[in-house]
Amino acid sequence: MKQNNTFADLKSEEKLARQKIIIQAAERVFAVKPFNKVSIRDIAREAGISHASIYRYFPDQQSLFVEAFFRGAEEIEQILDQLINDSDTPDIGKISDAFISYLADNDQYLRMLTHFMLDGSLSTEKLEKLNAAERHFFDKFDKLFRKMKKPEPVRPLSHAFFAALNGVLITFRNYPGRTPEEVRQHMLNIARIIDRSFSNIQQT
Amino acid sequence: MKQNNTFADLKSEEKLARQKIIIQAAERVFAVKPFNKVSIRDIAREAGISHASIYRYFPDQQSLFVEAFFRGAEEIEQILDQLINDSDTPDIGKISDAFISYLADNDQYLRMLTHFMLDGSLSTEKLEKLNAAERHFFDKFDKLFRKMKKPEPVRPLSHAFFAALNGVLITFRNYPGRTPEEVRQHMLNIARIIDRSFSNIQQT
DNA sequence: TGTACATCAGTGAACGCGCGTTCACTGATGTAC
DNA sequence: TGTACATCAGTGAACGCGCGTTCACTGATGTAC
Repeated sequence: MKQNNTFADLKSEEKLARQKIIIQAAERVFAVKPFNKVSIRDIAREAGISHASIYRYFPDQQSLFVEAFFRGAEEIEQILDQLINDSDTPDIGKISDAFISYLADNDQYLRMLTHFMLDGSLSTEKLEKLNAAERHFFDKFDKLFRKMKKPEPVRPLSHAFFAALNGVLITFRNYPGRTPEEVRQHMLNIARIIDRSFSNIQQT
Repeated sequence: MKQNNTFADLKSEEKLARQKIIIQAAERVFAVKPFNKVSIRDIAREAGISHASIYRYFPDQQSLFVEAFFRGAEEIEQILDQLINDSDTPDIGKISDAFISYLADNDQYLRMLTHFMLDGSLSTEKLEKLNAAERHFFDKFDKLFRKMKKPEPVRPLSHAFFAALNGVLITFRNYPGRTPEEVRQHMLNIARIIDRSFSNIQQT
């Protein structure tokens, strides 16, 4: 596959590399600005290109935004994967800690995810892709609950666990008058209660 | 207090009544349009007045939006209050059903709440008001958990329970390819798992 | 009673802005002969 | 080797739009004398 078409391949690889640069610039902007304030012009400025150039790489704004989100989602998936595969008796506390910590520190992904979940104007195709990413999370948690010897079906448990952790992140994000460190600690404390209650469940 | 100033009183009552009409128009618009797409002009059109008139009643857009949210929050509070005060042995399942059902059917309030929770640009004063409303919810759940004879402190339980229910609502709102009725049923099923796990908690 | 004045809800028009997207163009690079 | 052509990333300017907010004005109502 690589011995012919090498020139064309190289070109499309370069194109992908440039796409990636734009996505990374977007992530940096999202980390700093509220989701609905981020504009194509902001991202272009951060990437050091003209805002018209963005349209050489993405058909429209929504596509770029969704791609930026998936970068983060993949990273979380990898972290969870490691934690869950590492041991035969994984610790639910460690998993929820990792999930909460990552999304508390990189809260642009949480804001993106929530925005997409609440936004009715997402195209069906994008929604489907988003849903597929969610299902990946559920799969990871399924694996966790199976290792914890929870009775089948474990999928509803995964739904509830994922939703509950999301809720903690969203609900306590904006606690006024607390430092980020205090907020994070509070989230972890509340997540601990959820861990424990899920640990106790024996039948669904 | 009412025997003097009656004319002035009447006037300010009328003013409040007109404010209320605008807020109700806003709620109707929010029920139908994504939060970040709702404009002052939309609300004015729905209320049957000029968009400039809105500024006779609200200093700016954010204030109107926040007021509209509080109308809904008060209604949920009343529903929960009734359910929790009704019985000495309240059923946590009924309470979470009521919470989920109301916010699944009137999901404009959920979207508003989530938007405010995620939005960094809310003024401190508004954030504080929002937080006070949240604390009201926590208080209700505290009462519930005390009646369920959970060990003190119950406040962390309330935090976790509120956050988890919120998470369920947000996470499953946009399940693609499901009817609203199926979505609602799924939310109730997942909430049931959370209820049960909280019922089992005996020490925090 | 009439008259001059104050108050204030309501409004259409305008301001100024930032946005997503498109367009016509430039210039670098590679290709064909 | 040079030359004519094709491709395509990149761009500044412009389009068209909707927005929040302000402004100057109208007209109804009440008040003072």
